[in-house]
Amino acid sequence: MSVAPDLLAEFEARGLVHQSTDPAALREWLATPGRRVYAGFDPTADSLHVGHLVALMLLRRVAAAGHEPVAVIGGATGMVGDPSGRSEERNLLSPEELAANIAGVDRQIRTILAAAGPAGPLAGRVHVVDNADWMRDVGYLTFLRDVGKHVPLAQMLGKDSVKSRLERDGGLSYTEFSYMLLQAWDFVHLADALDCRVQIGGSDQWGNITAGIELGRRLRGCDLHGITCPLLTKADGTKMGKTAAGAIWLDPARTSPYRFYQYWINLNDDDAGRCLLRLTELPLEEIRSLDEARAATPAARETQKRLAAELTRLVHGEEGLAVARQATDIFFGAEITAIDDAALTEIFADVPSSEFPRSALDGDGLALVEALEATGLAKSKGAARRTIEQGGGYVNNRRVADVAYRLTPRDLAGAATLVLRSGKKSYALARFR
RNA sequence: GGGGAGUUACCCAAGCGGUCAACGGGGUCAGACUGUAAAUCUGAUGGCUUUGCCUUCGCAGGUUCGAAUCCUGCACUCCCCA
Repeated sequence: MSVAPDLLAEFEARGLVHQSTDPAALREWLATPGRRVYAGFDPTADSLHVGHLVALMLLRRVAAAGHEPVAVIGGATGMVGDPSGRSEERNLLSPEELAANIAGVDRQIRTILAAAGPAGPLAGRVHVVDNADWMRDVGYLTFLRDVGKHVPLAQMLGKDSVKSRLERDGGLSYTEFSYMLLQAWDFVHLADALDCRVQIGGSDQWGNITAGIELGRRLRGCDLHGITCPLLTKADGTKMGKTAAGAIWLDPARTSPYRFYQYWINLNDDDAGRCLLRLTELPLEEIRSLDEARAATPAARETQKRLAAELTRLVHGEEGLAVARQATDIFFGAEITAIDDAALTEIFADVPSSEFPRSALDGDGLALVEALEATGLAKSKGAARRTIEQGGGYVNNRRVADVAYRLTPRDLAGAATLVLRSGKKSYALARFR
């Protein structure tokens, strides 16, 4: 019988282990290929965000090591709300919202897990399941007798997620308090149904994971294992994937591929190095050489570029990466010529656009000053004038120094669109119909 | 109830009869520098049909050739005494 690559060692080498149950037992169980390992995703929104990437990548690594990843979507647990890592009670989601969220999350998980890793196509070896499927029809009384009876209250009260909330003013509801029982039962169910004996998750999941392990021992006398990985934070202490403008989502409709790409490009050196290790599948030697390159020529930003490329390709595919790169060229000054409107619209997805009648370009054309004001790039025509005088006015990324400049059909970058810019990074799309 | 101080552009704040669209600081915007970071430096910062015009200095009147600046009334804010 073949022996699977040492997954645990891989995790450790990449700084992905925060806590784990007995490493020796874990290693032994994982030595046989084809083991099933699970991670859960609660459908709190219709898209996952950057914070979920660690767990998704963990599952891919599981697959790459010859095992079978199991992604559990929390259709049932999402009904209740996980108190872990939360300072306040969650609002309940309506069943409709939840259904939409599950659909969105399911699609993303499948896309990312199905994509070929170093192990090749994973079709047939990836399990995506919804815990509502086994939870929905369990009656409350049954649950209390079969599950609740085997969980000592002292154990539940001892969990950080509960303790920290009880010490706060808001406390927590019975509903959220019960959350860990549901997740614990998931683990036991998966052990029964799929012989899945390892659960992985973020460090805030340790309490929920051990609750499952404990339940498995009491109920089945079986050995379950758990691994948590450190929460990914940035050097400034903020959570990875959060920006002033909100979370970085995986859904291109929420966060354009360009902005997704830029998020990684803009990381500082240390954060980028850590992400390379934890979020990509680049071989360790390659990461080491990028570390050296970064130390030698930090300005080249090779780490950030590589990181952004890897992750954008994973989440948005080759096309998404191509668009993001094209958008990057454009946003950093490349003059815009002969590009079709569809591409422009896609590249400038995050940028405000204004409509003008096509006839505005005829004759003398439209004063640039007016266009800048109308698109909101300048608060008044005076401000627009000032911007141009100071060298901050651009049409299709070409600097316009003439305050009296008028836009005519010559200035269209696409069939009916042109790109206005004020200063370094404020863009607006002007469409003429 | 009595006495005093104040209300200026996004914020703070100077100005106390003409040279005031109004000093200075913060913020913001633009430029340079730079690693798409931070810091730094420079310029701009009421509106417009911009060598000029129009509207702003709590609100409403008044004095004056001329008011943010003087007078009257009103509103609001703060401080001290009761």
